Amino acid sequence: MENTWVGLLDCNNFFVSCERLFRPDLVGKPVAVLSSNDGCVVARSQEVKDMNVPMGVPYFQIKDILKKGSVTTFSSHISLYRDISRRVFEVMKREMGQVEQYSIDEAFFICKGSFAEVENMIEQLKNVIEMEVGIPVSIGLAHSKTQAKYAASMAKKSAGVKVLNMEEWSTIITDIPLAKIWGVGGQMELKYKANGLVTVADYLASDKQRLGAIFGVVGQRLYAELSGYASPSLGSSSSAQKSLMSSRSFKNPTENIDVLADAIAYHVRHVAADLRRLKLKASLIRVSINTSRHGDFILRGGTLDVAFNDSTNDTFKLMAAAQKLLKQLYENDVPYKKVGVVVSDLVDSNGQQGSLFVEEEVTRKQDRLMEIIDNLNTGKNKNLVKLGTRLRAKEWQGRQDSCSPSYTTRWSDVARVSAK
DNA sequence: TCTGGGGTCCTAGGACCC
DNA sequence: TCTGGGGTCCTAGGACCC
Repeated sequence: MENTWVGLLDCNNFFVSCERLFRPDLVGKPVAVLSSNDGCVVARSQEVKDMNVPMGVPYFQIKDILKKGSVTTFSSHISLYRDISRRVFEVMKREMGQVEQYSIDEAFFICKGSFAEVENMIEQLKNVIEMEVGIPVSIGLAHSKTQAKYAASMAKKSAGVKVLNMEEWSTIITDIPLAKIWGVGGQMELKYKANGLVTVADYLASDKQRLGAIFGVVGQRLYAELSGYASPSLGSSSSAQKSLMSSRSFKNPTENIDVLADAIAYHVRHVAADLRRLKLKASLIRVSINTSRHGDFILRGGTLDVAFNDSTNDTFKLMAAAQKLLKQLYENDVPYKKVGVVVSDLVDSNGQQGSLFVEEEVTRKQDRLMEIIDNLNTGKNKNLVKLGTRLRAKEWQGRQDSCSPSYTTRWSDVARVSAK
């Protein structure tokens, strides 16, 4: 077991690195990427981190600081980042075999060998990804996922790779606050502190049973992870997704139900198309309409859901259900700031058993129609068919003031390379 | 004026049943 | 008059993550 390691690969400042890929002139210069609506800072280059700009800070609060520091800012360009992400993980799979993707820019993997061997392997991996995709990465290797996360954070501060064995781990844990550990947030930190636990060493020196009694399964799992004795394994990378969501804040609040209906329609189209792309059907749809988190209407808004007898990925069915929920939720004279749609209780659309009450012929026709719509929408004319829309998009869709071109997903935006 | 979007897992407590 | 206790299932919401 000593020879089996679990690794975490983490793309450095991922969104920033994606933008720099097509703007090499920005390498070494301060760059930040903003969330949708240009609301918050969601990615920072090292130069921006060094300016003490925190993650997630509202853009308007630090606009001046960014300007003063000549920071180049981009609106989020998620389709571009997803495309680059896919390339990183393709290389990773080719090199390492099975990987468990954890987020758009991180994945776990297992590797075996002596310290020197695995160190060599991850240096290789780093080089190959940086050569082939052009995104800088950090890789940490240790004896549990939680340790590997920590190793990756050490890697980021040094050569970009870090193999953390048990010997070194046991010497550094007295200096690692629990708050720096993956999965320990502000609330848990307070709870641990209240019980006299501040560092990883404190935690590991405690009685395992007692930790379980006080902190439940979360506390027990943390012990196993920190101790490194949980045999490393990957969650099956194909493990079924549990829910799909589409939601967005509006540029300006609205009291108009037609605008809300238009936004809901947009989100339903998106989750329905996602379901079909992933070959899934949903048994539950949930609609949320929210007011601003800041202001006089915090307690208004709400969430309602409805279950289907037959799971579905049919845009019409989902749309009808969602619009009905919206009507139930809507109140006059409330300024809404955000709406969203979640589908869950997902089942495989291939193996799904039809209800006795659904005519098979009807189902087939609907599937065919959805297929035609999807083909139209993914072709040259993106989003040609917009079911349920009343074209009020401008009234709710947000600002994307400085979005980079679609270098990889739109022919017209492909970067041109010219020889001298 | 302006505060993201998309997920997972766990828990407490209510409903219901015997 | 007296008003159990234990189990399961479900849901809303909390906590955390990137």
